Amino acid sequence: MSSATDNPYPCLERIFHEPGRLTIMSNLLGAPNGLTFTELKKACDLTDGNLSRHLKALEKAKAINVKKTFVKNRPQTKVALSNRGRDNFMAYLQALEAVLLDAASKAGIQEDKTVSSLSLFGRSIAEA
Amino acid sequence: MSSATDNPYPCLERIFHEPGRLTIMSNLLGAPNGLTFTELKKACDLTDGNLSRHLKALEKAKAINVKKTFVKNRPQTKVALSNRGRDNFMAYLQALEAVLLDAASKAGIQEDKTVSSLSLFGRSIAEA
DNA sequence: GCTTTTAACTTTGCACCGCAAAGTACTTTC
DNA sequence: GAAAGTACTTTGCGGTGCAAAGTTAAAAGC
Repeated sequence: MSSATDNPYPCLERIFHEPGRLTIMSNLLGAPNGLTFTELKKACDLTDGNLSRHLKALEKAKAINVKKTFVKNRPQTKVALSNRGRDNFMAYLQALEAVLLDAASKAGIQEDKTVSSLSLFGRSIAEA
Repeated sequence: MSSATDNPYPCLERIFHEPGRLTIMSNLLGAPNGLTFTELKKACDLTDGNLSRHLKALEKAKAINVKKTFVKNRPQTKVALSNRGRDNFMAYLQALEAVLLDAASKAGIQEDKTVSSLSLFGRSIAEA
């Protein structure tokens, strides 16, 4: 069997592997009905320009759907995950998890065989 | 109390937030005595040029120590984590974990209250 | 002993990209 | 009707990841 667990590093898709875009995708993951530009801006703590550019990139990658309408005579951009975006992002998160577990094991942090608890990180740093 | 857990996204230090560099740091984490250029190249599956550039970046950031010697009349570059590099990288990993847990919760993946198990990801994706 | 190959890196070139600052097109308020 | 606010988009630029080419020297082949 082969999965993201053997050498997961190359699986970190560039389109998501970016702090700003990670935040955007995570927030969209929690908003099945999508979010407006302004909501996203606040939730992600990004500047207008930054958010705009990231949305363009994500839209080009077909990770999100963007709908522009007018509400009360004002433009409103509504953003939501595409199915493909959701799937790819979940795969990315899986790779991230693998990377983290790999680093943890290399750092000598032993994980319980039955439950892989990543919260071990917090402790080991405080003590080591 | 405030930690990497509230808005961990900006805590993803750029110097580490790069697949190639992540691999390098993880491998060095598991090698207390350091690794040679060639060992790293194989372990990380990077090209010569790539590895060279990443090492330069990491050295400039004082995350690693690089020692150049000659062994059997051939140049040998030995790379090891600096104390600072280790500490910073562990902090980065902590932020990564927080990001992952945030995304997991937004994705509707509930974690056990007593043990935060990230291996939930693997299952939820397979089923959802 | 001269050429070719291999080893161990480094340098170069370029295209992309994140970010801040400036710009646009309205609407609302004063 | 001027100024301020809202909701974005565009521009400029410094930085960077990557591939390809370059470098230096030892080893191998002939």
